[in-house]
Amino acid sequence: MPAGFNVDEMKKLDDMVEKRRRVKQGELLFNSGDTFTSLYAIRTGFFKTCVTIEDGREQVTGFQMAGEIIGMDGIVTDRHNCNAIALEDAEVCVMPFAMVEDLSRELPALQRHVHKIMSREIVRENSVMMLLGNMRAEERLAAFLLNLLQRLHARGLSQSELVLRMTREEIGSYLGLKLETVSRAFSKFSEEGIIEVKQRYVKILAPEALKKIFNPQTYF
Amino acid sequence: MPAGFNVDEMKKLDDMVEKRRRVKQGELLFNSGDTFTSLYAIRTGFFKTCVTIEDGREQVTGFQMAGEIIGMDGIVTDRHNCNAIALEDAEVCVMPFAMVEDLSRELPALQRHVHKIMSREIVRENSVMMLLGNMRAEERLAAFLLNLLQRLHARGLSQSELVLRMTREEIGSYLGLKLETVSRAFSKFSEEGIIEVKQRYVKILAPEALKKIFNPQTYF
DNA sequence: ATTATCATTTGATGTGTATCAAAGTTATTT
DNA sequence: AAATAACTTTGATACACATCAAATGATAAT
Repeated sequence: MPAGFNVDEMKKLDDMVEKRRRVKQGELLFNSGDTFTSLYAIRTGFFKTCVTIEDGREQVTGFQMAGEIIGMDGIVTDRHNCNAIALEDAEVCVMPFAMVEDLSRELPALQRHVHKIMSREIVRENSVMMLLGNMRAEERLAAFLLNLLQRLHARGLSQSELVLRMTREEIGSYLGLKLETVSRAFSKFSEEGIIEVKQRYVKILAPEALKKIFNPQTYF
Repeated sequence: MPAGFNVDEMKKLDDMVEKRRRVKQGELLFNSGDTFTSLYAIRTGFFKTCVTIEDGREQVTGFQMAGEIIGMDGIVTDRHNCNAIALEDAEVCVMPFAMVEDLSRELPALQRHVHKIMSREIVRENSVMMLLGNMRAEERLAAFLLNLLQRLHARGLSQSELVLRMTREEIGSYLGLKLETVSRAFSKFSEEGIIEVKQRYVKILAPEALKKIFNPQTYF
């Protein structure tokens, strides 16, 4: 949440996010088609969002962690346009969107914050489009790992190791790859001494090498 | 722009979009890195937005036509995060974002409208991710054509013919394909009698066949 | 503890699209 | 009108990733 509010304003913000909701691993926070009422601020846990088409194909559109906001896909049609599934036991703050809008009109800093969050999501999706449209498997995985590390690091965790919350298949779905290809890319990085992998645990041995794969030309 | 405003409110909205800007074909409306100040409502013309990486790779992230809003990528960092280029001579309304925010606080209907526009963009990008991650070349092209047709039809134009404003290469960049692949898919559709193509002119002979390609399972 | 289930790895082979190349077409410039 | 540049089409070949398959390793259930 943004800074720079007085006591009275903080009170209103507090009231807005009063309600909590627990979501167990594997459970849905919301489903595509559900009536949209609220945005959700993740307090703890880890989510994936995904869209599906009728023939069963699924595209993971994002992975979200503590401190991030989900649900903005629902604003345009008053119904959710993707599914949000907890990848580990999670707790979210429920923020009724009508209240967010009301309060935004009173508090320019909140208004600005909401706009930035939505804009950030648009920009993030732009880079995923670049990734899906232009990058090769190993570049995609390197970009993915670096992004996760950066976000975890911003939360005070190590920038050299992480525990993946998702399966190879889910990573593949996000990256537009099959799970076998993801597995092979992990193995390749491991053979080259760039990372150490033991199932979901990943240790980064050579972050520079990862960055070089992600962005080859800056090193030529 | 949204409906349901009184005379006084309409006046304020009018003032907000007072300034116009002409952009000639091939010119930039804004560039990645430019300071963000305004959203732009396209009055006439046709744009593409794209992101680039240092080694020259480019990803077209969208095509925008009259009535659509661009520039929301700039809100999060106060700098634009993509390029917007006119594909034909265009005119836009400049909407200083500070004014949009000010007025949004007064006019809930405008506030809601802004939120919906941003949410719509998020949802659109979700479907592009599905397209890039899961669909084959012909499905992508069918989806692309159907989407263009639907948007043109909503503007009172034919739903059975269109003139493309972009090159095969730009279509390919948007769809994560090379221009040759796009060309071959056009030729294939043409051979099958689904469309008639003469350069940028496209006539849809069998819309149902296109929908079937885009979404095979609903017809089995 | 044992079985069953699910996730991951690795190998062999197939395929859709990229790449390379050249010709044809349209638009622009002089 | 001719020349040039830009765009498009089509063919031949290459390659990255998908698919199919089987083994291994982890996790959950009985």
